[in-house]
Amino acid sequence: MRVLVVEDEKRLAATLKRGLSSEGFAVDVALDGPQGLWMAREHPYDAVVLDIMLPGINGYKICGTLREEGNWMPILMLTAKDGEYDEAEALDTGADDFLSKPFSFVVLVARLRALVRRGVRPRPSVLVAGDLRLDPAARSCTRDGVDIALTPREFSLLEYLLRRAGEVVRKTEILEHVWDYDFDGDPNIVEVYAGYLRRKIDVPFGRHALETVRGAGYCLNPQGG
Amino acid sequence: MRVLVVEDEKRLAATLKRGLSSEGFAVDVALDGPQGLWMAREHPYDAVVLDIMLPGINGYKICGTLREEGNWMPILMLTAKDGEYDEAEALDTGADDFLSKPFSFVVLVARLRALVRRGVRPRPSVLVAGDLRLDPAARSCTRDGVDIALTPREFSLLEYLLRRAGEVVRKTEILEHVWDYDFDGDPNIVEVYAGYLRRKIDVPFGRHALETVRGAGYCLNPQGG
DNA sequence: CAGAACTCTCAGCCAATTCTCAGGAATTCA
DNA sequence: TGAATTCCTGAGAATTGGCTGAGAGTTCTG
Repeated sequence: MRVLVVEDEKRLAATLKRGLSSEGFAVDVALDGPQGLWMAREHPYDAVVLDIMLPGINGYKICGTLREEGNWMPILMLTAKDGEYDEAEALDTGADDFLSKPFSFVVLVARLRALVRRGVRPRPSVLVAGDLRLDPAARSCTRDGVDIALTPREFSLLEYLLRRAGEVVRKTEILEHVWDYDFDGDPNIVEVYAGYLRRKIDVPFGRHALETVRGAGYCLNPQGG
Repeated sequence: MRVLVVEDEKRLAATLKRGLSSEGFAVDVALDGPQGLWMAREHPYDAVVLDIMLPGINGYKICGTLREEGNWMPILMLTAKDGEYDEAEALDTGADDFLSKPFSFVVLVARLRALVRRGVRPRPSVLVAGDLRLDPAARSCTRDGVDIALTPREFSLLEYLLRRAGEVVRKTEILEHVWDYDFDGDPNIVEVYAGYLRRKIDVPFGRHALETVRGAGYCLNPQGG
């Protein structure tokens, strides 16, 4: 298993290299953003451990760029717990997993093994609003880590709203994007499904992610309500 | 997420429609060039899957035409690997991505998701007067960074005044633009709504953005009052 | 094929919004 | 100063928009 570690702190990089090697991984190290991106493009790694704060290009950018280029190798991001960078954004740019610094080496190895096992299946990123997460590829949705079962229609409504989180979306737009364009039924259907969605993603959690903007449409709160 | 598939081979078109539908996309199919172009113009798709060889108008032409018209919806082209048509030209005409036939369905879905994710929403302009901001697309209004909730009527009144900031706008003009042109109620309604607006955008901030010009109309101060 | 899950329609209720109206305040002008 | 004009505003009526439960149709699943 070949792993790329992108980490600018030399001490940590060296520790990781030594530790992972002794766990049986073949480890390459990149010490800054551009070098990391170049190596990730050039070689087919089985996984990448990617720090966020890096000289040159930050981790988000590297991850987002690779994904846009159709490169879906498993990426595990290292997020510092100082607030400026966070986990939601990591997943949003297409990371497969993250770990907050400081982390336990044992946990890192376990997560890395899990990622490698899952393999390089094309896996688009996860949509996030606060603690509400939706993974279009896996067709899964969670809040506070709790699984939420959504019907197909509910799912695609929530997906659309999440992609436009923070904007007020008109009901006609929703109708056009979530239902077929030749849908000619009662537009009230949008309200009905807004209600269904709330009963699943908001009510049980005492939150209000999906806001009504009277006379205009709906707005999904990017912070999750 | 609404997707347009332009593909003349009926078997493939049907397969794509079924497959993408089950992945949660709302799928429309066009079976020839002209129909595809018409549908792409008519509806706001989140992405288009466009075959190159098509009866009527080929894929390059469709893509190029849409781009010339200022339509930048994400387009993924399907290129056949027989040499005559190629990928470079696809990207040249403004496609966002391409896929060579035959392709794996899983890859198609992944690429499509990546495209939709990137999105192509041109950032709409925001109207500003001093520290008063109004974003018609997001339908939001703030002053000093504080959110202000406006009813639909208030919103469109403020929008109209902001677009003509610094000008004296007559009440009849306001009536014509903000209310229905055939509105035949009491023209005093404009004064009523001017009052409502002031109580939301001026009074709480101790400002006077919305000025009365006695005998003439209203004027919104471009500096925010 | 039967039951379950899902999608959609519909009508009634409630609340936000829109609008009317009339009296009072401010301004203009003789 | 006083009358005419214009504007402001509070009260409340009328209208509209949004939510929901009940239930009918449709599709999936065992």
